[in-house]
This record gives sequence, structure tokens and C-alpha cells, in this order.
Amino acid sequence: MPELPEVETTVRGLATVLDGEVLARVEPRRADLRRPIPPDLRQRLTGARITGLRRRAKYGMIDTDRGDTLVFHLGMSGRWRVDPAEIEKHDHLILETATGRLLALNDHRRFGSLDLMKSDMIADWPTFRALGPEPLSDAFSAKVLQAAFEGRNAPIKSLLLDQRIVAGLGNIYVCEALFMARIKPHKPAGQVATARLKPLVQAIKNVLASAIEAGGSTLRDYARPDGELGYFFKQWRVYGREGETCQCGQPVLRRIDGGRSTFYCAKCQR
DNA sequence: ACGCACCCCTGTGCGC
DNA sequence: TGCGCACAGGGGTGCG
Repeated sequence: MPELPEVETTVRGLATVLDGEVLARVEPRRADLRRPIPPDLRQRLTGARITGLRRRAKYGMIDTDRGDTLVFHLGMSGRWRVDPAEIEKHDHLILETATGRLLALNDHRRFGSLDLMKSDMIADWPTFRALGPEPLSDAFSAKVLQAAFEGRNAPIKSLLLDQRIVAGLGNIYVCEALFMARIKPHKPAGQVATARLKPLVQAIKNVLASAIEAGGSTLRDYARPDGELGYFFKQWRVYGREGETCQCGQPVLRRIDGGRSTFYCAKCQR
């Protein structure tokens, strides 16, 4: 579930619960996800007041008044459960506010991560330094893609998934954006005509923005105890639609690029 | 440097 | 009903 729009929606939802609150209880329930959870996480966060929430690429950040920032990545299966009735098997971190609100970070595949950073050091964190521009910012442009694609033989889809080139895209939105821009996913990136990059950038921004909007429209559902309903919007034109009929009448195809499923229309995308 | 294969982990859905 | 396999929204490493 979590690509940029889902993380953005999550951060906005968390903000309604956490912003300005004091953390009365911080309870890690295992020592590691993808990598070890900071052993001093409980000690450093308990009693801290949350001063804001942010997102960078697919990372969510929870800032505190102690100069610490909790950075979370949801991996493939991570989600925050709000005011859960009971703690479940894969709830790996529990946060409780002084006002009694409960949050559980649930991630059954444990591809996610938790890090605790000094807030003023985050920009220098190698993980963040390596990230490309935010796709919804002005820093992401046709020019950026042109420079990144120059001389590259890898499929354009693989490069759009490379977080060093543009940060936040995942498999679904890359497939959708390439469909919108009518570009064949396995076309070598360096062979995509320069004139097609501007429309591609616009397609990426449009797909992400409308997904956030769709997530936003379900934001009011976020605080429900079940927590799952809000994020289910299926407006995909090609993703997950192998064998279905494209608007042009041809079947949507699936192939594997870089080990990931790619959905596309052979007639509409060239 | 580049492109790719493979690994991490658990759950689900399908064919047999 | 059970079993085995393919597959799942991410990202890091290591190899040729």
C-alpha cells in the first residue's frame, strides 16, 4: 500500500491524533524490523511533546520538542492503526498520548523501518541525502529526468522506481504514470524522446496529486479503529488489470521488469 | 558505472 | 481440506 500518496495520507492522519500531544507511553514490541529499532527509543520518546509531522519520499517523520525525530518507513505492509481495540500480532510499536489516544505500527512483513534521528541532522542522514527530488515539488522537472536518463539503457520504469532519481514513486504509480504519458515501460530510458519528458513529469504529478486527494477524501475514516477502510481506492487504469480491456480495446498486459510486475497497454504505450 | 538477480518476511489466493 | 506455489504497494547488497 504505501507509496508516496499513502505515506502522505498517513502522515496527515497521524497529525490529527498526535500533533501537540505528549507521548505518555512508548512501547517497542520487538527489537528489529528491516533493521534494528533504536534501543533507546522508549527512553528518548517517553514524555516528549510532538511538535509536528512531515513526509520525505516514502518516509514519515514525527518531530518532538526534545530535538529528536522518529522516522518511519512502512515498507510493503506497514500501517498505523488508530485507537485499536486490542494489540495484534504484528503491532511492533505502540504509542499512547497523555490524552489516551493509541497508535500501533503494524507491519507483518517487517520490510519497514524505525529510526530516531536528531532533528537538525536529518538532512545530513545518508539515506536522505541519496534521495532525488520530491516529485510534487518544482525541483522535479523534465530537465531532471533528461539528465538522469541520458545514456541509460535500463527500462524507463526501473529508473522511475530508483529513489535517487525521483523520490516517492512505487510500482503502482509508475505503471499508471507511464500509461498516462503513453510511454512503454520497458523502453530504454535514454531512448525516450526529450519532448515526451514534460508530459511524463506532468502525468506523474497528476497521478500522485489525485491519489493524495482520494486518500484525503477518506481521511475522516482514518481514525476508525479498523483503520483499513480509508486507503482502498481503485482507480488504476492498468495496474492489477492484466487481461482486462484497455480503453482502446486491447488487453492490458503484464510483464516483469527488474523483478517487479509491470502492467501496460502495448497499443497505447510506445 | 550499470543492469540485474536475489534476499529480507508473512500472508493470501489459486490450482491441484 | 490440505498442500505447494506464485505473488504482493520496498529497498539494499553483491555480482558479472
